[in-house]
Amino acid sequence: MTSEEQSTPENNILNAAKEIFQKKGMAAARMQEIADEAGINKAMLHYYYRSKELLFEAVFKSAFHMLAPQLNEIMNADTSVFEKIRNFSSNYISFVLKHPYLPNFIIQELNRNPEFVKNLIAEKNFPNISKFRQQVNNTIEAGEIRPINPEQLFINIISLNIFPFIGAPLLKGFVNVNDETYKQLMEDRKTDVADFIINAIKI
Amino acid sequence: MTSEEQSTPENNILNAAKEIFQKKGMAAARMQEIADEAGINKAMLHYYYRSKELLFEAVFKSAFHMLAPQLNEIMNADTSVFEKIRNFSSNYISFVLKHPYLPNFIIQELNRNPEFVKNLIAEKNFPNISKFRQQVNNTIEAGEIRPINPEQLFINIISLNIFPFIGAPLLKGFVNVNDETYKQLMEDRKTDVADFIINAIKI
DNA sequence: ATTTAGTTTAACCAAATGGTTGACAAATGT
DNA sequence: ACATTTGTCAACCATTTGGTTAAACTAAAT
Repeated sequence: MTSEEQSTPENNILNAAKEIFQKKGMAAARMQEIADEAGINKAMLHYYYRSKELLFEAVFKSAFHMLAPQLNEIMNADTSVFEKIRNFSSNYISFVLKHPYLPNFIIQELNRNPEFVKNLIAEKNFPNISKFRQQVNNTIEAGEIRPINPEQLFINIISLNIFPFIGAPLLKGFVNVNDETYKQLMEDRKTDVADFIINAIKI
Repeated sequence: MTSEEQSTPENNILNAAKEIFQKKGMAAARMQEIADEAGINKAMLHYYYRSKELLFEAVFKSAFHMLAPQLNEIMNADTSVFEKIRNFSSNYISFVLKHPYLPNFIIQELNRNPEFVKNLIAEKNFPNISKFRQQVNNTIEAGEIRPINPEQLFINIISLNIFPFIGAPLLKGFVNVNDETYKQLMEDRKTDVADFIINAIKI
């Protein structure tokens, strides 16, 4: 038995709200549209989640909590730097291929509302880079990888894995491929990205 | 004499609209707020740009036309692959440090409205990857860089340069640094990113 | 059967929002 | 000097939007 989510009214509403909020963003989303998506009356939204703001927060937190575990892996797993890079790239890309709107939604609303981050950081399980930093420095001292600022390496790993999804409409235009081909490029990246990064740092 | 932009009412409005649209996005931006920012009556917005939609389009195109030349450099310049990577990384990061809202704005609205890309592609000067693809393949055959899919290399270059700005709020939280320090990280990236990429591909 | 608590709906409301209008001023042309 | 066009504004309008309300329905508890 896996952790199937129940079909309570709350969940029903939350799923509909996810769909609409993630596609359109907070400002462009309409309560009526969410109600329609959920197949219920608009008043129900306010009955279960007092306001648009609170409903949005529920959606945002739920979305973020789907992504956080992926990131914790690269931060805190007990594996080598190389393994972490391979695992993260493969797992993250697989995950996002299933939830294509998620990263853009998070990034977007965080830019619109940078103080959200403060709330997130306060939560337990918020990804922390300190272990990764130490590990990278150790691996450099061991002579296994070139000297590199661990923060920059971290930013590079995240960038290479996340941006191709967020920037998909633009990149599809530049590279001049259709959706099908682009998706194949993403599949290839499950291994290509890790190879690229490891080539960049391995001595 | 450089190409200073004139202080016509149109430009005045366009600049105010840029400010508001880029910070808040199409949906959350308010015509009244743009009018206030421009120091004029709301009716003037409609006098010069018939509707919110048209004003937005003007802002979007103007924004995109600021970015396109940067990208054309990496696509079409007559320099080696290595030089292109160095020049682009340095120039692009310098540019974005001056216009921090720009990339997120473009990406965001393109995600909200993917068909925009079709219009952009139709324009002349739309960045095209074909020359870059050929050049990368030549450089591979010459034995100067490792075999790599040129599209993937292109996506990597763009990702490493753009995402750190779009994902800034999130990355600042993960890396746990203040705005000042993060900006310094971005300054460092003007050279670090190119070094990273070149290490990844150079034989 | 009646009460009670939770759930659902249609109708309604106040505020906000994009857009319009008509009057008026400032240039511009003759 | 006069007329015509162009620019500017306060007030106004229709619609949309988040949110409320009061009544009705449901199902279990008494």
